[in-house]
Formats: sequence, C-alpha cells, structure tokens
Amino acid sequence: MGALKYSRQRESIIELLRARGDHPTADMIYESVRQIYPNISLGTVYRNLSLLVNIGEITKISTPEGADRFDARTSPHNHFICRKCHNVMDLEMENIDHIMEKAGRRSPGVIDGYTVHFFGICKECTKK
Amino acid sequence: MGALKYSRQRESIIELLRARGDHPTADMIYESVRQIYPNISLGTVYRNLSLLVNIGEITKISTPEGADRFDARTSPHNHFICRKCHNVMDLEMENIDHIMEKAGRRSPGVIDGYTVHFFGICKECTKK
DNA sequence: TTCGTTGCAAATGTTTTGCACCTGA
DNA sequence: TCAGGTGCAAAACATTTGCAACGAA
Repeated sequence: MGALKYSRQRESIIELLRARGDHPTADMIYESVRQIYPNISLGTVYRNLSLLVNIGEITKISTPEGADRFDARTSPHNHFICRKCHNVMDLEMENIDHIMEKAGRRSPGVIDGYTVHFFGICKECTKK
Repeated sequence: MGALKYSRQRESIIELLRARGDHPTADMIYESVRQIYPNISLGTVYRNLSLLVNIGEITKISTPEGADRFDARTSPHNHFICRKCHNVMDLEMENIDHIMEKAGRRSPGVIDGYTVHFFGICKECTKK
C-alpha cells in the first residue's frame, strides 16, 4: 500500500472521535461529521474508520448487539456494556494483563492481545 | 411468552451443537442440520438459536470478524480467536472471576457477567 | 502527473420478520 | 382446538466495493 495522503474528512473523523469521549457507531460519527462536511458519505466514514483501526490510531469494539463502536483511546482499558441500553462505557480498573499469561499456558495459539467486556445494567437504566 | 413446544428442528440444532465441540456460525449449523432435515430454513435456525440463547441453553459469541458463533458449552470458559483464520477455540485456563470484583469497584453500573477474548495466531495458521 | 481519496450507488453478508400453513399438547 | 413452530421470501441492517471524478504532493 502507498503512503497516506491528507484528507480533511479523515482528520475531521479522528478529531471528532477524540473530542467526544464516548464510543459511537459509524453511523453516529457520520451524522456528526455531516454537520461540518454535509457532503461526506457513509462509505467514506467506514473507509476511514477501518483505515484508522488498521494503523492503530483508533480501536474497534464489537458487541453482541448492534453496530460496531469506535474508540479514540488506544491505551489499554476495558469496557462496560449495558444489557438494556447497549451503551458502551469506559471502565477504570487496575491492570489485569496477568490473565494473558494465564491464558497462554494451554492456548491453541500464541496470544498477542485480549479484550474484556463486562456486562450489566448501567446507572441510567437502573433508575428506570 | 407461552410455553415451549417440542420441535424436531430445535432438538436437532441443539444436539448438533453439542455433538460438534466447535463454535459454528448460524449458517454452518444450517448446512449441517440440512443433511437431516433438508427442508429446514435458515430463518428457523436463527429463530431457534436466538431462543436457545435467551433461555440460557446455549451461548452466543460475537467477534470482530464475520458472523456470530454459537456454543453449546454453557459453563464459564474463555475463547481464543485467530486473527488469521478467525476460528474461535476454547481456552482451558484457571478461573479469573476475580476480575469482576476488580472491575466492579468503579463501574458505571452493576456487573453481572463478562466475556474475555484472547487474540493471536492459532497453531494451524502458524504453520503456513 | 500520480495515486490516494471521495461521493454515490449498488452489492454483499448477516439477521430479522410477516404471513399462511403446519404441528405438538 | 389453538398457541407455538415452520418454510419461504422479503425486509432490515451493517458494511464493503466498483467507478468516475477530485485533490494532495
């Protein structure tokens, strides 16, 4: 593949993702960026998101419900997913990288990473 | 919702899932069950899988690549996912439920479960 | 000029659903 | 009998891709 070239669309996507601290879907990002570049297409959003994930600039979060989420925070951290509203939230907790070593002992392959999703009902949904 | 009624299709799906120890997609299950009930439809497979997941008879595994996988093994265990062939494999390892307590301390909601996916290259793919 | 990028639309892959008929209890 | 289950096909989603035009280097 060739060298990356600047694109205001891509820049805008990554900036937006950094500005909002949450974990929007491609479509949510599309709707947001559209307020600045009304002509941007959903395809461009998907193309750039996938490119940014590939170069490690952002992270993709796949959940059992609905579309994939994207995260500008690349430092390792875990997520809480609400079973009711399906929102994905950051989870501040001490490092648990030791589980990788435990998993590696009888693993069917060499482990180079992991993701943990914690499930439950979020505070907002508990109120209702 | 009303009471469950016996159906040979559902029975066949769950038996098949228990027989093969792997984690097939809905379509793989469809193709397998079709050898016994050639008239079964993909819709029926999806409907039953989702029903079985809801009553806790089986488990659904969502991965970043491709269709969801299904697992007849309901006792808690973790999975290894190959970044190359995207196969999902069981991972025998000591219990790490303690991470739930750690996560719960500053969680944005009450945690009632979690899933861990370990990533890497499986033994088969390493050979190639 | 070159080649990555974009907008648009069509295509793909996965999963859900409406409906008329079938079947277990 | 009758509510749940099924097959079929269409619909609903989420995501990818072909292509001609555009734009950064």
